[in-house]
Amino acid sequence: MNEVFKALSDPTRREILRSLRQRDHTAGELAELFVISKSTLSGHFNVLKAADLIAQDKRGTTVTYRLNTGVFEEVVAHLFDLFGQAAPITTRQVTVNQVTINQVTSSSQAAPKESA
Amino acid sequence: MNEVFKALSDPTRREILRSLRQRDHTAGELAELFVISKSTLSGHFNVLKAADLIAQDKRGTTVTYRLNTGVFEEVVAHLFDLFGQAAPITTRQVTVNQVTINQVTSSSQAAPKESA
DNA sequence: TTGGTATTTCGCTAATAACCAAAATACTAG
DNA sequence: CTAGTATTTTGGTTATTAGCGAAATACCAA
Repeated sequence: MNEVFKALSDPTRREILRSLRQRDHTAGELAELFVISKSTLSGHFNVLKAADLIAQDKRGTTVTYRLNTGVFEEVVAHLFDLFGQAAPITTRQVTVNQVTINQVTSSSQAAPKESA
Repeated sequence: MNEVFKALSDPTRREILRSLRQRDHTAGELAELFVISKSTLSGHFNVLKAADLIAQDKRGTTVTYRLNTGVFEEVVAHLFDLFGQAAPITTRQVTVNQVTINQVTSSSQAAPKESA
């Protein structure tokens, strides 16, 4: 999850995700949407791939990238972990725009020193 | 919103938020939960404050920090922007664990070149 | 005013990250 | 096989950032 938040910290990478949300793009198509170099973009793709936010398909020399929406639920759940109201342990399933989010809140947390 | 994602990119800062979710803490109390120096922690507080993720109250020489849950909705909304299913413009209000989220999805997006 | 406590600021270091141009790799049509 | 295209990797630069110790600031009891 640290990789995900790290990947989301960069505005260019968020724009890449926003573009892929519309539809899959080849590396070249994405390159046309941005003013930065292709080599830099390639580096961004690697970060997003490492965070499992995107996936790639190769066909000949063409690489197509697509959004991996599956991580979305995890991110939201993690945000609940950071911001959610303290409450007794409870599980609530919520459907939002055809996406199902499993929300888990807990009143007990590990000591922060144990992480990072 | 860029400040928010940048603030969330660091694991120590996420732990700070997680601690503040339990209850407000003074700077000293937070310092006891982490192994890093107080000066570094102070720097982290500044990042979180700049992102509006936390607020502070002074009483004498003691500073108390508390979580600003108001930003949560914005972050989730922004995540929908990045990951939400493409759909016609629609507004849907969803209540999740006493938190109301206004979800806005749009089928038209600005060209990424215009941002960052 | 002094001394003590709580906290932040400052100046520095080392690591990381975004950016670039050039080189390399991968693929394919002719 | 060669030439061209699509994309990534490499090596370098510059800026940013997390961490530290020391100094400074803010506050208050004695």
